[in-house]
Amino acid sequence: MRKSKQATAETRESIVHTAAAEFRRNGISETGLSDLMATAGLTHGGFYRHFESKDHLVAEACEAALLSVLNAMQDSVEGASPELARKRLLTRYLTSKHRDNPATGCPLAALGSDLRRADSRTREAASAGYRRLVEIVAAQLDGFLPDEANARATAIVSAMVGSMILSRIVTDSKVSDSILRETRDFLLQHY
Amino acid sequence: MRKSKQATAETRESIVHTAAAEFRRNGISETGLSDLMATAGLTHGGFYRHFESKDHLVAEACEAALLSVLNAMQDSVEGASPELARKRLLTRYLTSKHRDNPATGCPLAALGSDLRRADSRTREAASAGYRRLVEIVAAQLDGFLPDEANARATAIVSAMVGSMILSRIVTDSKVSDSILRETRDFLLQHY
DNA sequence: TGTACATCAGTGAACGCGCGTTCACTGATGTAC
DNA sequence: TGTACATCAGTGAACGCGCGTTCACTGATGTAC
Repeated sequence: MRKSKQATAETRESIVHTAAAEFRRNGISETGLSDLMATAGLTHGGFYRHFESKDHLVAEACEAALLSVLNAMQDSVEGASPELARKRLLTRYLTSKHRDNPATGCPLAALGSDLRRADSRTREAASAGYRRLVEIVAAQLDGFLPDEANARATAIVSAMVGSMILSRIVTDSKVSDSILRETRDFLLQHY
Repeated sequence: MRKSKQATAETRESIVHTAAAEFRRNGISETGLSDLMATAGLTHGGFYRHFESKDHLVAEACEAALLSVLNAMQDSVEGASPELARKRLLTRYLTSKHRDNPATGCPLAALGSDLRRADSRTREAASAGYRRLVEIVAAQLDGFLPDEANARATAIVSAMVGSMILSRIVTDSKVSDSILRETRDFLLQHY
C-alpha cells in the first residue's frame, strides 16, 4: 500500500496538525499515539514511517501550533494603527472563545506547565515562539525606546498567558469571565 | 505491623506533603504512586489504606500546597504598610528562587495547565486558592473601591502566575530572568 | 513507452514496561471483658 | 491491670490495561533498463 510522495507528505502534515490540536486539547502525556493516529484516520503502526519518536512529533506539533497562532496574530495587526493593533491583540487573545477552544489557541497557555518538562527541542520551539509573541506585542508600542517597549511587552505577555491559563482552571464561569475581562481592561490601560 | 493512630496520621500527612512537592516538581500524571510512596519512605501497597484513589490524593495535595503557599504570603504582609506589602508580595513571588523551586512554590504556576484537566474536587481547590490569592493581593490596595481593587488584583495575579510559568519554559536563562524582572517592575508601577 | 524489480506507506499483531489498583499476609495496636 | 481477640497499617506479589515502540506483511509507487 505504498503512497505517492505527495500523499505521504500530506499524511505527515495531517498527523502534525492533529497532534497540534490534540496536545493542546488534552495535554501531551495524556494524548496517546494510538488515539492520535486514529483521529488522523490512520492506524498506529504507521507512525514510525513519519517520526522517530513521540518526542519528535511533540516538537514539530508545538512549532506548528505556535506558527499558526502567531501568524494569525501578526496578520490581525497588519496595517493597523498602533492603537488599534494593541486593542486587537488584547481583545482577540483575551476572549471566552479562545479560552473555550484550547485546541486551536495559544500553545503557551494550553501547554504551559507541560512545556517546562518537555524535551529540549520542544522547549526551544516554545522559547522561540514566546520571543516572537513578545516582539509582536512590542512592535505595537510607540513612543518607547526599544528596551522599554520590550520590557512592557514582556509584562503584557505574562498577563495575557497567565489570565488565559487561570481562566481555564477556575470552576465558576463568572470568575473565569472576569479574569479575562479585568486583565484585558487593565492591559488596555497600561499597554 | 499495625501502627498507632498518631503514627497513621503522620504517615498520611507525610504522603500528602510528599505528593504536594512531587506533583509540583514533575507534574501530576508524570508522578507515579510507586515512586511517590517510595519518596515518602513506604511501599506502594499501603497507599489505599489512606486514600480512595490517586485523584483523591491529588485534590488533597493541591489543597495542602495552596494552603502553605498562601499562608506564607499572608504572613509576609502581616502588619506591613500597604506599599511595603505590595512590594513584598511581588518581590517574593517573582524571583529566580521561586522559579527554580517549583516543588515548594505556587501550585497555580507549577501545575497551571494540568489543573484544567484535573477532576472537579481538585479544580475546586485550585479555584478557592486562586480567589484567596486575588484577595491577598487586593487587600494591599488602598484608595480603590472594592470592585476596582479586585479588578486590579485579578490582572496582577494573572501577570504573576503567567510570568512564573513562562520563565520556567524559556531555555535562555537571561530571557527567563528578564521575564521575572520586567513583570515585577511593570507591576510595581501599576499595582 | 513498457516491463521487472526495489522501495516503502500503511496495517495489525505483538513486545516489554510502568501505571493504578487489588489482595493475601504479617504483626503491632486497640478494644472488650 | 491483665488477657484474648479483632482490627488494620504496611508489605510485596499480582492484576489488567494502555502506553510507546517494533515487526512481518501487503501492495501500490517509484526506478532502472
